[in-house]
Amino acid sequence: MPDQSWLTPAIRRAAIARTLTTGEPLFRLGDKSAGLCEIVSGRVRLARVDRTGHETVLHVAGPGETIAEASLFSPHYQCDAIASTHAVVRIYPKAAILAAFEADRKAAQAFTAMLAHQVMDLRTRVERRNIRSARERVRHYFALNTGADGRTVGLHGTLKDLANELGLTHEALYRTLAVLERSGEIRKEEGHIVLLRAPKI
Amino acid sequence: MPDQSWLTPAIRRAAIARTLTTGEPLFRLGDKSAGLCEIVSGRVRLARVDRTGHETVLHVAGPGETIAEASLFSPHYQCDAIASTHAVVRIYPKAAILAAFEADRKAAQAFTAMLAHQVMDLRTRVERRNIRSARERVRHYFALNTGADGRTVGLHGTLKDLANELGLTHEALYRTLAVLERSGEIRKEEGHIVLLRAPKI
DNA sequence: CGGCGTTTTGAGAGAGCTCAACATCGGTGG
DNA sequence: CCACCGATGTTGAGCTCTCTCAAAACGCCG
Repeated sequence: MPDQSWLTPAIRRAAIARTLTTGEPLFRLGDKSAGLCEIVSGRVRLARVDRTGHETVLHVAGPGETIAEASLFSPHYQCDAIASTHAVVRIYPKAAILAAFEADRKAAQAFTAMLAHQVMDLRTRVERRNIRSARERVRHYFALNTGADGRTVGLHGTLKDLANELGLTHEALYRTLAVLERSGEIRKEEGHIVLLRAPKI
Repeated sequence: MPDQSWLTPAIRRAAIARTLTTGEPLFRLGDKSAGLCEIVSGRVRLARVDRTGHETVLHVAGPGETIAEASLFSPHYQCDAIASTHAVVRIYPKAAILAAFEADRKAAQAFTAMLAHQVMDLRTRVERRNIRSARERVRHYFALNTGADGRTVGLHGTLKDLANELGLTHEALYRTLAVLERSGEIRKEEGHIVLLRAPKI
């Protein structure tokens, strides 16, 4: 889904595939930054370890996500990246990316635009998490994820995935959807949900 | 706090100050994008209105934040921006920014780097919100916001602001801090908090 | 058919929210 | 100088909603 027009053929050609076993580090805090990384499969967590040895997770990245974008402009990685599952990643070397951006203004601009969109998307997620009520949180998601008709919400992945995205347990999500469906606000269909009418607040 | 080295003198000179009264729109979905915007004081909310007339808030921006970064690369704004309070903003015209980035590669790179850092910061906030327990959420924040000594957490703004940032009510935060202090894990001092020892899980 | 993951419903407990009261502090104006 | 006001900080008590744990139905695939 994210715009990948910044990923020029030259960068793609320079990509390095790497396989990680569970627990294997991709890079460590302070390592010389090799470039940014796209998760192909599995999960990779970004974390920091404080002086007491406790690990604090910054983010868990899944398939399709890119991590360590900031390392393009920094000589070292700013946190640890460790495979949480068996994982396959593609590393796009810093030199290749910076050279491509130097040569192709449009690509560099597309990269910046992609980051700007991600910022907006993430701000929206944070805003959604500010909503306490499960029902309102689900409505917030639906309202912002309708297709062109403004009434259909596509479901990519399972409902468990959606529950995770919304910060709810899957049980809570099932119950909420059941309530909304019983009240006639939505209808569940194969692979998508149809918004039937405005909520009665 | 955010790196503003992308804000070159030329861009600064081109800035347009604007004052908004509560409820006044800064821009609307579909408007021709004038440029990006920095909030000087007050609050501006970004929102979309669906066909039923219901407004869905994407983000509430406060002093120091910039909004509409994505509009630099799009001919139109992608949502509404409306003052939630009396507000003062600075608009940096798109043309001035793009010209500055064209002339000064370093500035363009600094802008991209700033966005990359914001992405990481926002991902971390989302990750924090995945933690249900108030105590663990507070610990997560502390662990990632210590100063150079690794034991001091500066408090910018009020505790209510912090509670909001953490997605807790201020009462819940007060209680949690009180518990942590009683257990000897932290000490509250003027304008900052000192981490005394590792949590006993 | 059997096993695994998703979906679904039930019952109970606990954590945080809500409402309420009060203390504290800084500013403002009479 | 003091009374007043608003915002922050603090603690209490009760309640609601979601989480947790459990169990079962369902669908898919080998």
